[in-house]
Amino acid sequence: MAYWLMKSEPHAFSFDDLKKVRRSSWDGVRNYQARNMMRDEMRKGDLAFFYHSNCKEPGIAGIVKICKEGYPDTIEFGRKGKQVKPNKDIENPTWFMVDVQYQRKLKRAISLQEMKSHAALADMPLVRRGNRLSVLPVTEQEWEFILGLE
DNA sequence: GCCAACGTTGGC
DNA sequence: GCCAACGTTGGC
Repeated sequence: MAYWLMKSEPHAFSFDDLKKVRRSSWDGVRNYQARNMMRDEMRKGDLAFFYHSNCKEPGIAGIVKICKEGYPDTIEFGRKGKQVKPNKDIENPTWFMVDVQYQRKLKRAISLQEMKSHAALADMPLVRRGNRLSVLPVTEQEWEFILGLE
C-alpha cells in the first residue's frame, strides 16, 4: 500500500466538504506528473493526506482513501467550479482522475509551518519552496511521523 | 494582494 | 529544439 498527499483549496473544496459527501472524484487535475500518479500508480485502498492549500493556514486536515483507481476525467467544470481543459479525444484521454473516500479527520490540523520545523520531513517536496505538484507521494516513514504529531 | 517559482505555449 | 512570454500555483 502506498501513501499520498493531495492538495485542495478549502474555499473551493474543503475536507469538511468531502466529509459531507463522503466520496468524490478528484477531478480537474491538469498537470502531467500528477496525472501520471493518478493514472499509473494510485491503487484502491491507498491512503492520502487531504491538504489545504492557498489558504490562511495551509496544512493537512485529514485522511482519505483511494476508492477508485485512475479513469478518464470527463469533466469540464471541476470541484472548484471553474472551467478546466477538457479531454480533446475521449477515446484516448489525456486527463485522469481517481475517486477518494472520507476516512477520518486528524485530531488536529498539522500545519505546513509545523511540518517545516521537523527534520524528519525535510525531504518532502511539500515543504520546499515553489513546489506546485497537487498530488505527491508520501513515504511510510513520513506518513507515520506526521500521524505521530497528531 | 504580491510575487517567486514553475509549467506550458508558441514563434523561430 | 530553444527559450521568451505568459499563466498558474500557493506561501506569505
